[in-house]
Formats: sequence, structure tokens, C-alpha cells
Amino acid sequence: MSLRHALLGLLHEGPASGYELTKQVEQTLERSAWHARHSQIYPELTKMADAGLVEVVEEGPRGRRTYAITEAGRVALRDWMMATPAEPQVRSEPLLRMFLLSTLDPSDARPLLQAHADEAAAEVSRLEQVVAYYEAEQPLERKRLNNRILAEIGLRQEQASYDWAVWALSELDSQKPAPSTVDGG
Amino acid sequence: MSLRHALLGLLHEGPASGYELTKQVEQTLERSAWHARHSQIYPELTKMADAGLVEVVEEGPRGRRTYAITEAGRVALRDWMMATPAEPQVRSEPLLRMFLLSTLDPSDARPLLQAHADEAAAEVSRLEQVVAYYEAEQPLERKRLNNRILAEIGLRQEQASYDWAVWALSELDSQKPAPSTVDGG
DNA sequence: TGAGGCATGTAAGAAGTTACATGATTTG
DNA sequence: CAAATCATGTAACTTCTTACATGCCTCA
Repeated sequence: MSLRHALLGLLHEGPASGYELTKQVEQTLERSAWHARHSQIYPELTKMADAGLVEVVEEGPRGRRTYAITEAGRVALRDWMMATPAEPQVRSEPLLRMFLLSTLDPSDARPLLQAHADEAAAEVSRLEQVVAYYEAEQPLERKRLNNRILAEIGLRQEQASYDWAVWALSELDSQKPAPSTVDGG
Repeated sequence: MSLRHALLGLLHEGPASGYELTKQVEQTLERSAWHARHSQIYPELTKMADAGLVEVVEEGPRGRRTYAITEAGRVALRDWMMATPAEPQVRSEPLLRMFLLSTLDPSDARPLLQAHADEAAAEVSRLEQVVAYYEAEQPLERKRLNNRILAEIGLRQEQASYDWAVWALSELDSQKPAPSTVDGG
């Protein structure tokens, strides 16, 4: 039930509505840690309220409900964080594609690798700006430092992804050193 | 339907039974790309056979069925590989935990970070040996080179994970700059 | 022959996706 | 007031997990 704990983690920073949580997931978690749609988030919040992990602290204009984490929610989050899982569960479609690159002809693999490199490069730029923003703040109090640490892990993963793709492209080249020779079999 | 394509990718290398595919997923995909249990893999293979993407090429001792990819399966795999998805779908429980580290007290966060670093270090060692094994082979023909490229992406991701954890631990220290002073409360 | 691992499977339920639906507010 | 966007929700379906079930094969 990782979505539940992702939401508890976001609510740990302060109350938010389903809509706001959806945006936060999209902006901060989706790319490297956890993907979820609003159609899963809304019902999950209802269930979490039933379970006493969150509570509605405000009802707004168009049925908008602002949720806050409860003490039980904080306990549940900490319990989950401190319980080391038997096996790490990972599902990454982009990485799966890279693992399956070898099933393609080099002429197909090359543009995919290039696209992967381009996307990683774009994400690196974006995260560098996020990091720069946090660095610019002088005092670096607790919350800001945490955000900076989080931006850093995303940045490093994307940088590794980019470096790998560039390296893999060069390996592909060395694999097919004379593309125009006549192939006898 | 990423599992389906992961299985097609594995079968692209040659025929295998459900049991063998389960082992291959555990050994090559699970850690960084895709996690699945045998209880999902067996029914999926049946469905794929119904859809004509794979076929049973051998029936062994205890109901063992060896599957091979069909031409339709190869086409489906290539179509999926070449279709760029709108948004990358990622779910990584380990990374989610790292993102939620900031919800913990530093005294709780530290051992978790350390455990993360240890796991990454162990995986780096393992993958370095895998890479060394592929490098040792002289001619590096196509398939072996592909395996080497795949090992490399896992290695670089884990290395980035490890480096980040070490860096984050030092940041945690600077956050609490005098850990050994006499503590009154 | 019994214990343990090999190998395959199923059933029930939880998690997640896709598509549809709806009303409120803002903007032109 | 029409169109776009905000904000929330549901229904049907697919995917995935957990737990259970079973028979084979090897080794002592």
C-alpha cells in the first residue's frame, strides 16, 4: 500500500486537498518514485479517512475537502518507514525499455537511446534549477535542506541515466564499426 | 501491459518455461526494472499463448511447458518498444522511502540511509562482477555486448544511489553540527 | 519412504487504469 | 453567456498480491 504512505508523507508537510495532492504527486513523486492518478487518489483519501489516518479539516467551495494527517496517520507512516521490506519492489517502464533495447536492431535502438538521453538531459536541467533554488536560500533550515536532499537524488539518478545513454550510444557505434561493408553472411 | 512485453523480451533470447522466466525476471529485471511473481507470470503466459504471441514448443515432465515467441509476438514487442509513451510510469518503493525520509527525525533517518547505502554498495559489487565477466570475453559479439550494456545501466544507477546516500548522510551531519556535545535534553 | 526443493497452477481480493460524469469558477 | 479550466467523483475493467494447492523428482 505504498500510495497510502506516499500520501501520508505529503500530508506530513501540511494539510492539502485531493486536487493539491494529485498535483504534488505529479510534480515531486511521479518522475522517479511513485505514479498515481487522481482517480486512485480520491478514493484512497476516503478510505484513509475511514481508517482514521487523515481527517477532513476544511470543506471548501465545490465539495473541496482539505485533509490533515492524524496522530494515527503519523504512527502508521513511521511504522511503514521503519519496517524494512523483504525485497525492494520496483516497476519502471522507462528502464524496462532500456533493458529490452537488445531485442531491437541497432538502427531501431539508436533513436530510442537518443530519445532516452534527451529526456534525461531535460530532467537534469530542470532539477539543477530546483537545486539552485534551494541552494540560494541562505540559512537552509530543516525543511529546505530536506527538499534539497530530495532534489539531489532525482538529479543524480537522471545524470546517471544520461551518462549511461551517451556511453551506450558509443558502444553501439563500436559494435557496428563498418556499416557499409558488403555482408557475405 | 509491461509484464507481457518484459516476457516477450526474455523469450526473444530463446524459448523458456514459466519457471525459467520467473527466475530470469528475479535475476535480471526485478532489482531495477520490473518486479513480478510466478503467480502472475504463469497466467500471463497462458493469455499470451491464447493471443498467439507465444507458442508451446515442448511439454516436459511435470506439466512443464516451454514457450517460444512467435512472429506476432516479435511484432508486438517491437511495436511496443517503438511507441513512445506519453508519460513514463515509475513505481519504486525504495526511492519512495528515500523521498519520505524527511518525515522522520534525523535519529530515525540515519539508520535508514545507512541501510540504503549498504544495499546499494552490495548491488554495486555484484554488478561489477557481472560486468567483469562480460568484459573478460574477448570477441564481444552482439549478444554478449548487449548484456554488458544492460549490466552497466544497473551498475550506474546503483552507484548513483550509493553516492547520494553517502552525501546525504554527511548533509544530515551538517544539519546537526555538534553530535558529540554533552546533551542536556 | 519421507523431507525438501522443483514446477505449476488457481481463487479471492487489493491496487491501479481508463473512461465517463458533473458541477463550480474564471475568462473573454 | 459560452468556453475553458478547476475540482471531485464513480464504474468497469485490468493488473498484481497473497495465500493456498498439488504433484514430481531427488537425496538420504
